[in-house]
Amino acid sequence: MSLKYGLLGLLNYGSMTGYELGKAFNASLGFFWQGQTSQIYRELSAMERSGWLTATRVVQEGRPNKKLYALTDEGKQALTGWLSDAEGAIAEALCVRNAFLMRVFFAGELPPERAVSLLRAFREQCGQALEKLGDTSRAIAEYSALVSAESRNKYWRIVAMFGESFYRAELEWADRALSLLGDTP
Amino acid sequence: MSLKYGLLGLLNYGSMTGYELGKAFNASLGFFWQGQTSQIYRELSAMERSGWLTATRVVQEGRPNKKLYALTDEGKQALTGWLSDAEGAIAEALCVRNAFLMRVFFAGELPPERAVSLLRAFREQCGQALEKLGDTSRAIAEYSALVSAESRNKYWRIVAMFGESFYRAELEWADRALSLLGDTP
DNA sequence: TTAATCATGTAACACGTTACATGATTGC
DNA sequence: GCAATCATGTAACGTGTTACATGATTAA
Repeated sequence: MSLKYGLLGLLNYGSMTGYELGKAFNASLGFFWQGQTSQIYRELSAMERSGWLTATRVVQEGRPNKKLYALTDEGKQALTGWLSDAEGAIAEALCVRNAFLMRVFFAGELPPERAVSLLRAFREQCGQALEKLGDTSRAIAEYSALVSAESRNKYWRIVAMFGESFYRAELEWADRALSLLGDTP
Repeated sequence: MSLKYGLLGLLNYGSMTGYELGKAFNASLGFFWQGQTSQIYRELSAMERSGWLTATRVVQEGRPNKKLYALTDEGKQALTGWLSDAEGAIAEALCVRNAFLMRVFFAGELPPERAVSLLRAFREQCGQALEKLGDTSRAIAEYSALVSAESRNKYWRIVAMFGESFYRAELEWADRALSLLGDTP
C-alpha cells in the first residue's frame, strides 16, 4: 500500500519515468521505505490500468525509450483519499515490525560475548544511519530555504526529525542494553 | 523470515500446538511482530517438511484434534545459525518501514487542520501503546523474579526497554511536530 | 577495460493478509 | 440464546524480494 501511495505522492510533484521515480523514492522516502525497481514498475502498470496514471512513450536515440508517467484526476483523488483516512493511518502505525528485536529476544541462546558483539554492531550502525540522515536533513533544510512551498517542506522536516529522534533513541537503548550485559567500553 | 525463527525460538522453550504458538507469539513478540494464524500454520507445515520440526497428532474428545510441534536437532541448529548471523541482523536492521511517516511526508496535500488531527490521533495512540507495554514489562519483571533463567529473561527486559524508549521517542516527536504546526494544546 | 549509469521489464518465489469453513464447549 | 474460545486449516490475493535479460553510453 505505502509504496503505491508513495509513488502517487511523488508523481503529484511532477511527471516522471519509472526509473526517475525509483531514484526519487529512495532518495527522499528511502530511510523509512524502500522500493525495488521491479516492484515499482509493477505498481506503475497496475495504476495505469486502474486509470490513476497515464503513460506517454518517449522515443530516444542511443538510450532505451522511456515512459513518462503522469497523475490523472482519479490518481490525485486516490492520493488525497488515502491521506484523509486517519483510521487507516493509525491502524498501520500499530503494525510495527522489527526484525532486529526478534534476534535480541532470543539472544539468550547465544554465548554472551556474541550477543554483546551483535549489539555493538547495531550501535555502530545506528551512528552511521544518524550521520547519513544528517545529510538528508541538511538537504531538506537547504531546499526549504530556497523553495517556498512551506506547506510541503514543513512536513519533510518533521519526517526527518522523526528519523533523528528514532536513531538517537536506538543508540541510547543499545548503550543501556550493553551496560546491562556488563559490557564496559 | 522473522516469523519463522520466532516460531522456532518459542518451540525451543517447549513443544506447542499451532494455536498455542499463535497465542504465545502475539503475547510475547506481538508488540514488534504480528503473526496471522494462517501464516503460522503454513510456516509450521513447511518447517515440518524441511525436518526442523516433528508433529505429533493428539486425539481429543469434544474438541478438535491437535498437532503438537517439537523442535528437532536440525531445527535447533537452524535457530542458532540464524542468531549467529550478525551480518544478516544488521542488514535487516537497516530495512526500516514506517507506513505512518509516508502519510506525514505527503500531509502537505491536506488542509492543515486535518494534518494536525492526524498527528494528534497518533500521539494519543502512542500513549496507549506505552501503557499496554507497561503491562508487558511488568509481566516480564515478575516472571524474571520468579524464574531464574537469567540468560533468557535479561534479553526480554532489553526488548521491553526498547519498546518503551521507542514509544516515548514517538510521543515526544509528535509533540514537537504539533508545536511546529502551530498547534497549542 | 571494467564498472557504472541509463531504462526498461519478466519470472519465480517468499512472505503477509483476508475471508471462509467446521463444530463442540464454555461463560454471560 | 449469543458470543467467545478451542483448534485446525484452505484458497485467493496482495505485497516484497531475487535473479535475470538487454544493450548503448560514459567515467575511472
